[in-house]
Amino acid sequence: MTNAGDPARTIALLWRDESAIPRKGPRRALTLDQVIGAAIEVADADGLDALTIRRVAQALNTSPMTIYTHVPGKAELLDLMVDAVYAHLSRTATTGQPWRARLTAVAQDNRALFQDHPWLTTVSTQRPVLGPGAIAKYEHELAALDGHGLTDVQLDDCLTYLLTFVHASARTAIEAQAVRQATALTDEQWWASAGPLLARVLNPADYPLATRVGEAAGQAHQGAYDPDHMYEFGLARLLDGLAPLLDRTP
Amino acid sequence: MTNAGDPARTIALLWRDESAIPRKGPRRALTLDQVIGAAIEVADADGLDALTIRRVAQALNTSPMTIYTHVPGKAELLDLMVDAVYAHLSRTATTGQPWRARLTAVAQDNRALFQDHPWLTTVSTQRPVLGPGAIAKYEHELAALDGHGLTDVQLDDCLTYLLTFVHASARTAIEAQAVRQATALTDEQWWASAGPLLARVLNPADYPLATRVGEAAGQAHQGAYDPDHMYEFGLARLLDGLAPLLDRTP
DNA sequence: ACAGTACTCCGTACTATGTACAGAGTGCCA
DNA sequence: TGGCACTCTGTACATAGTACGGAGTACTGT
Repeated sequence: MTNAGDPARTIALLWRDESAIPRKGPRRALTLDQVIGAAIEVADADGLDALTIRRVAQALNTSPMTIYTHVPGKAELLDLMVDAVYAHLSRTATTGQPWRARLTAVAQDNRALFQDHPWLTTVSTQRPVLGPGAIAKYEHELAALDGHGLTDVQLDDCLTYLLTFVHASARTAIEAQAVRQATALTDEQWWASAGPLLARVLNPADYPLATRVGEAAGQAHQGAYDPDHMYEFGLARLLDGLAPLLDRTP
Repeated sequence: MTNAGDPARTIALLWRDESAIPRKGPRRALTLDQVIGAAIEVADADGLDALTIRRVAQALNTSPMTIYTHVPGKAELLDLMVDAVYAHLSRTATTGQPWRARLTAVAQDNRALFQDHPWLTTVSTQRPVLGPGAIAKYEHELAALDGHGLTDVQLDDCLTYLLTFVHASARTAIEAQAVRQATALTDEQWWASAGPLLARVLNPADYPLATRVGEAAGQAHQGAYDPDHMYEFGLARLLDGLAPLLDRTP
C-alpha cells in the first residue's frame, strides 16, 4: 500500500521541502497538514476502509480531485499520515532507569500509539517511511537501548524485535475489537450461536489437548483472546529473552 | 475481513456438514473443494489483491455468480481457504526431543506455511477460524509444549506468543518482498534515488544514533531489512524468554 | 406419474472506489 | 502585459462485491 510512486516526491513531501513548493498559480485553499490531519481523523474514527479520497475531500469541504493537488496518490497520503502520528508519539523520558523500565516505556508508548490510531496496525510499513517523525522516533527508541555494550546491529535487532512484538500484539487486539464491532455480536453471543454447532461436528476425543486447553484459555479470558493479558505475558517473556544481551553492562 | 455473516453457515461449510447440503436442484458442476482450491491457487500466485470472485470463477470456467452458490461471500471463502491450508500444514514429528528443538520445528513449519502462502500473513484471523484444519494444527502444536508442568492457560499463552512472532516476522518478510516487486526497484536502486534527497533534508547531527545505527544495520543486511536474520535473532530471544517457564521439568 | 418447490446457473445491474483527463480560472515572472 | 504554471473541479472509466430475477433441473409428496 505505502511507498508507491516516486521516492523523491514522497521524501520532499515528508520533509516539507520548501524548494518543491510551486511558486505560481492561485493561492491554495488548504495546507498539506490540513489534508493529512483530516485523513488521520477519518481513519481514527472509522478505520482504514473508510479512508477514501472522497471522504477526506468531504471533510475538508472540497472536491476529491483537489486532494490530488496536494498528494500524488493514496499511498503517499498514507506515508504522510504514518509519519505524522510518529511525530506526535509520546516519548516518555526514562534516562537513568534500568533497561527493563526503559524498554517497558518504549513498548507502552507504542502500544498507546496503536490504541489511538488503530489503522496504524494495518498499514504496511515496509521500506520504512523515512520522514522526520519516523527518524525522531527511531532516535528516541535507540537511546533506550544504548549504553549496554551492544553493537549497532544488535541495537537495531533488539529494537526491531521489541517493536515487532508490540505491533503484532496491538494488531491482534485491534482485530478482535474490529470483528466484534463488525459482527455486532459480543463474544458470548457469538459462542452461543457457534458453540452448539461446533459441538455437533467436533469430536473432543479426536482433539483432547485442543479442547481442554482451548476451553481453559477461553474460560480464563472470559470467552475470547484477552489482548491485555497477551501483551503482559509477551512483554515479560520478551524482556527475559533480551536479558542475556543486556544484563552485561548495567 | 474474515468471519462475517452467519457463524452457523460458516461452521457447517468448514466441517463439510452433510446435513447442510441441499438435496434438491440440479447436480452441481463444482465441489466446494474445487472452489477453495482455485481460490488458493489464485492467491498463491498473485496475492490477495488479485483474489476476486471473478478471477476464481474464470479459473473454474464458470460465471462469478455461480461461486455464490457455494459460498455466502468472499469473507467466508477466506475462512475456508485459511482452514484448508492449515489442514495441509507440515507437522514435523519431534516427540522426545528437547523443547527448544520442538518449538523450533513448530516455528519452522509455520514459517514454511507463510512462505508457501504469502497471503496468509495478510488475512485477519481474529475470532479464529474454527475449522478442522485449525483445530488439528492447534492440537499438534500444543503437543510440542506439553509435559513441562505448564498450566493449560500457560500452554495457550506460550503457543500464542510463538505463533504471533512467526506471523509477524513472516509478515515483514512478505511485505518487503511485495514492495520490491510492486516498485520494480531493487533496494539499491531505491536508495540510489531516495538517498541523495534524504541527505539534503536530513541533518545527521540532529539524529546521531539513528543515522549511525541505521547505516550500520543497512550495511550489515545489504541495504534493507534482512528477514532471515530477523527471524533467527527473534527466535533465539524468544526461546531464551520461554526458558524460565519450560526448563523446570525436562 | 406429476406437480410443487428448492435448488443451480448466470446475465444484468447497482454501488463504491482510485484516479486520468480536460477545461476554466488565477497569479507570479519576464 | 502576456504567458504559463498551477489550482480547482466536473466528468468519466476501470475494477470490485454482490443483489436480483429468470430460466432450467431434479428430488419430494401425492
